[in-house]
Amino acid sequence: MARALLEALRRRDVLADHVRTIADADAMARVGTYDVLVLDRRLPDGEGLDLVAALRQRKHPVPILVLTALGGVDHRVDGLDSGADDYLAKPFAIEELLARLRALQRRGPAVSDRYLSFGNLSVDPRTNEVSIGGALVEFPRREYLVVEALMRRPNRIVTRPNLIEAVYALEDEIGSNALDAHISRIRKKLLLTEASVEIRSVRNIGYLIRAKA
Amino acid sequence: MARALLEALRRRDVLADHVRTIADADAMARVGTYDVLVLDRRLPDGEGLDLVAALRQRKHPVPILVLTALGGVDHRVDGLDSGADDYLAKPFAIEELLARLRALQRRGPAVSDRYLSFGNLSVDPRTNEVSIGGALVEFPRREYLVVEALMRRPNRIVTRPNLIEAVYALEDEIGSNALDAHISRIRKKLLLTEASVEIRSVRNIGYLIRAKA
DNA sequence: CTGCGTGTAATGTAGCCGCAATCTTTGGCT
DNA sequence: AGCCAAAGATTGCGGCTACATTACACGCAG
Repeated sequence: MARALLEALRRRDVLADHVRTIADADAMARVGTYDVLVLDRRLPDGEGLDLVAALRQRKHPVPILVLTALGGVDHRVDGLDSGADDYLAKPFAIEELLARLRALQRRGPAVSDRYLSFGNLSVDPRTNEVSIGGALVEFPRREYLVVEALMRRPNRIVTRPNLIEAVYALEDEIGSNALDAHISRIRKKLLLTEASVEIRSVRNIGYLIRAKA
Repeated sequence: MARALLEALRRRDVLADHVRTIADADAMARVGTYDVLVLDRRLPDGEGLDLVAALRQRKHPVPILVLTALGGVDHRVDGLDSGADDYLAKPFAIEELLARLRALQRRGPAVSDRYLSFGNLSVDPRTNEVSIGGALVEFPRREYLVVEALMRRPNRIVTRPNLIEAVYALEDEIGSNALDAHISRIRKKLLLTEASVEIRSVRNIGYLIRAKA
């Protein structure tokens, strides 16, 4: 069954990983960044819904589709109420599963390296390149990381701690206005290139990128 | 059918509105803040999926569950791919519908982050932005917190202690009329921007926001 | 050695916000 | 009805501080 599914997904250029146990799935969910999780209820080491509950308790945001042979209405209700986002009873048409996966992915958090575009500014996380009005603009590493972090949530505040984490990852870099300095340099570039966006500060909170006034 | 559904929802303390046409639903979605939209495919003035497509094109974020008598797999695929988040074929168990609605609502933004709207004033807790009559109005941090706290319970009294807690969180700020001063400044802005709401004081208790007399 | 990236520190600046003084409103009391 | 005290409204002032900007130094790479 898993093999058939994987094959069907592969044929449609969907990237998928497969593990057999709850423990493995848990581990994968911890490290990997997946758009959707497909879960069977009957698994070698337990009940799939327990994993759903565990993930949700940890506030794990990944959309989950539960797949099962237990088709009764009450089973479906239990499944959904445990924190799953969709529930499909076997047997099912592969096309329906794929459509439901698409629906879930559409809603899920942005894929981590999708092209980011806002105003006349765009960012390619794969190549770390920034274009403004179609023209490539050089952004050194740290400045780039700030821009990318802001572009992941245009029009929304990105907190100072978030930005620092995005730029300095693990390295504990504290006690200076380095971030402010980067912001200032980025702003200068945005001005020179006549970008249609600006970085606004939100006192005591952080920054956000938005369309220029 | 709609009547039965409404009745079932009401019995479970779910607040629901019902309209019969696509046009009405569209209008409701524009102004109202709903957690989920339940949509039939066959409607007096057209095909429900067209509304889904229209809403999605406008980037309307509301989760949509499509309900229909057309139960074939390909119909379901079409429904999901048009931008709906779930698809349920009639006949269905009311319990399953309710569970799916819960799942959809769960996935939406947390209640605390939802867009707050009342009169021609709206507040976005994610960005800490306030718009009046569609226009962005600047509210500094403390004033913003007051507005947000009031907007969370429109037409209802928010006590002075509650407001102070909302604005000053942990910091122990006592002994002045700072809160009154903020209220005053907010009122001035509401006047200047011709807001349709006003802040009324309730002697010895607190304040409330309500439609202007 | 030279140039760029980046952290640091110094300096400048804006605007929030608390304070207090003054004025207005409210509600209770006789 | 009229008065008073207390609550609330309003306003200008000023200090504080987060943020902006700039210059500079260090380090690494070519």
